[in-house]
Amino acid sequence: MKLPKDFYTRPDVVQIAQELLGKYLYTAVDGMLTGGMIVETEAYSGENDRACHAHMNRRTARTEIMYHEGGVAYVYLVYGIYNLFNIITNVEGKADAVLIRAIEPEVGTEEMLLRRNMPTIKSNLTAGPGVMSIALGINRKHYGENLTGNTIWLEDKGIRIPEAEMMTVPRVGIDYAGDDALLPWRFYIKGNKWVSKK
DNA sequence: TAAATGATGTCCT
DNA sequence: GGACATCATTTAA
Repeated sequence: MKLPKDFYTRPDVVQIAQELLGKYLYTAVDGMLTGGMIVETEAYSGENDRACHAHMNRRTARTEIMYHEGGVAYVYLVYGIYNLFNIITNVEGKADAVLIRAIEPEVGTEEMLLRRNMPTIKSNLTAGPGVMSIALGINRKHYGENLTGNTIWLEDKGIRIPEAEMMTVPRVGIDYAGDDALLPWRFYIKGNKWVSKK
């Protein structure tokens, strides 16, 4: 079942980030279906989070979409090289987002290997926000894409991650955010080989 | 095996 | 000019 729009418009971005574990992310780019189960996420909140690009109503052409109503994609270029895929949540005017950091490949693995220029499947095929976007064919053309449409979407297959397998730790790569770097807003499935390794 | 490094668009000071 | 929600490759130990 495709996740409905009202899944994304709820106010608690941290809770949504947790619930996204075990959901499935699919893309249909260039006529190729690729996707798999989400195994790692991070929450970013416009309010009270210095790690968020839109902290304190910082509004630029790049972050504009974060103020949109939940249920659209925020694709952003880091280090001039990698496209990171985020899901916008909450209502219009609230700049909350969930970064999808890793998935477990399910369909379209041949196409993912081609895009990654890899000969065989290894655990780093989709482990990490930069390489995952490459494997799924996500780029800045998908900035603002509606996640209830037919290009990028999420599905609920009824999988529930047991409490004991859901790990909660501080986010990575945001040391510049001061005390906010310590917020336990990174979530992943314990023991899953497709989680990006530290 | 660990640490340094290069690539480089967008935003900030 | 410097920093950044990264990753692959090279260099050092």
